[in-house]
Formats: sequence, structure tokens, C-alpha cells
Amino acid sequence: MANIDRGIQIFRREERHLTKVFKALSDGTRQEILRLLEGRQRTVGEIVGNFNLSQPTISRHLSVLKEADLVVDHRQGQNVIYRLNDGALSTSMQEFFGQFRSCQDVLR
Amino acid sequence: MANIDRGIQIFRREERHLTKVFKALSDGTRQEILRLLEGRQRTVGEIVGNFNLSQPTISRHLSVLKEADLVVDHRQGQNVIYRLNDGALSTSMQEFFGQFRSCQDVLR
DNA sequence: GCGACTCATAATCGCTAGGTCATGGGTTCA
DNA sequence: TGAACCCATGACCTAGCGATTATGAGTCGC
Repeated sequence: MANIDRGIQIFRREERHLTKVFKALSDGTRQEILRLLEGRQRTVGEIVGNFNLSQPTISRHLSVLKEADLVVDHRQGQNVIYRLNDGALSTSMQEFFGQFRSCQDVLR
Repeated sequence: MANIDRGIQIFRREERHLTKVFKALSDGTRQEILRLLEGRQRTVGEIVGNFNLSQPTISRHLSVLKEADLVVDHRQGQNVIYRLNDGALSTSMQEFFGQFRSCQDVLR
């Protein structure tokens, strides 16, 4: 019974994580940031340069993406560099879409 | 040039559609509704019975899912029956995740 | 046509999300 | 050490979201 409860807890936690991921993806700016990072990692300043939004705004978006585990950052001198968290996207994707029969034939 | 503009318009429209889809998915209740509908189609009343939420609230959630084209409804007598819009999920999935190299090896 | 049933919509409320400007903390270099 | 640069965070405002209750619109059986 304790095992079942633990299983439910894990399920709930992953459900919340999944919700975080979808919330992160449900904004056009954040989608665009991910596309920018697909090519290569970038500094915050480089990312800001691609939008007509203030630096704090982009910084907020980046923290949402980081909270959803979709990006990873590290400091290099004065700059903070963001890159895609490879694997996180595909993992979430399989986790959710794998539940649906109509998606089975699109997943490996 | 007109062709390019038209292409951009299509891109923008699909981008907005994708945002709608992710917004629809970014709520735990709506995720749960989709899982319920995975097994079989259900009336609104049946869906409401699975939650501790009012009927209007569920009705709102259903309209969000419908607006995102993730579900389809039709009336049958007094009831309105909802079912998954098979294909819409997998299409959106490929449309977005196909952009990322790290997802390529998970998609067919 | 009328009451009963099923579902959608209108009006409303509290909270979260996304934007801004101002400011603070870390790092580099002279 | 102090100035300059890069980025994150605090304070704030507005708009949108999720929930509710009340009500309206279709449909069925009598």
C-alpha cells in the first residue's frame, strides 16, 4: 500500500512537472527562445537582441524555461550562457504523448 | 514576394495555433480530460462526474480544448458527446518538436 | 405546450502571468 | 578599489485565467 501511495506521489509530481513544461511552451516568446537556442547556445544579451522586449522580461522568460528544466545556464565571465537541455524536451514529449493511441505511430 | 508574405502569414497563424494547443495542455484538469477521452468518447455529464468541479467549469475547459482543435463534439439527443480529435495531437506534436534535433530520434 | 433534463453562456471574483522601470549582485579590468 | 558591464530580482500595473452562481438555450416525454 505504501508502494502504491509512493507511486501516486511520483505520478502527481510528474504531472505537475508536465504542466510546468506546457506552461513554459504556451508563450510565443519562449517558443522563439527555444528555437534560437536550437542552433547554438547564447548569452542573455544575444537573446535579448532578438526581441523588442526589455532585458528583465527576457530574463523572466529564461527563468520560466529553466524552472521547466527545458534550458540550462552557466556563467562564463561576465556573461551567462543558456543552452537547450537536450533530452528534456524529448523525454516530456514521450511522457505525455505516449499516453495517446493516436500518437503511437509517430513515436519510435 | 507575395508568396513569401503569404508564407509568413501561414507561419504566424500556425505559431498562434501551436500556442493555443500548449495553453490548452498547460492545465492539469484539461490534461486529465484528454486522458479520459483517450479510452472512449464521453458526455459532458460523464466528464463532470470525474471531477470535483462545477459543470460550467468543465464546460469552459472543454471549449478551450475544442478551440485548440484537440477535441470534437456532437449532440446526441439531450447529451453532447466529446471525443479526441485523433491526429490533431500528433500533428501538433510533430509540427513543434520536429524543429529540435534532440527530438528527431524520438519521432518516426 | 410544459416540465424535466443536459449543457453553454453571462456576470463576477481572486490570483497568476507578462510587461515595465529601478536597483542590486557578480565579474572584469585598470 | 572603483568604474563599467552583464544579468537577476524587487516593486508595481494590467490583462487574462480558473473558479463560482445564476440563467438561458436545446431536446425529450407526457
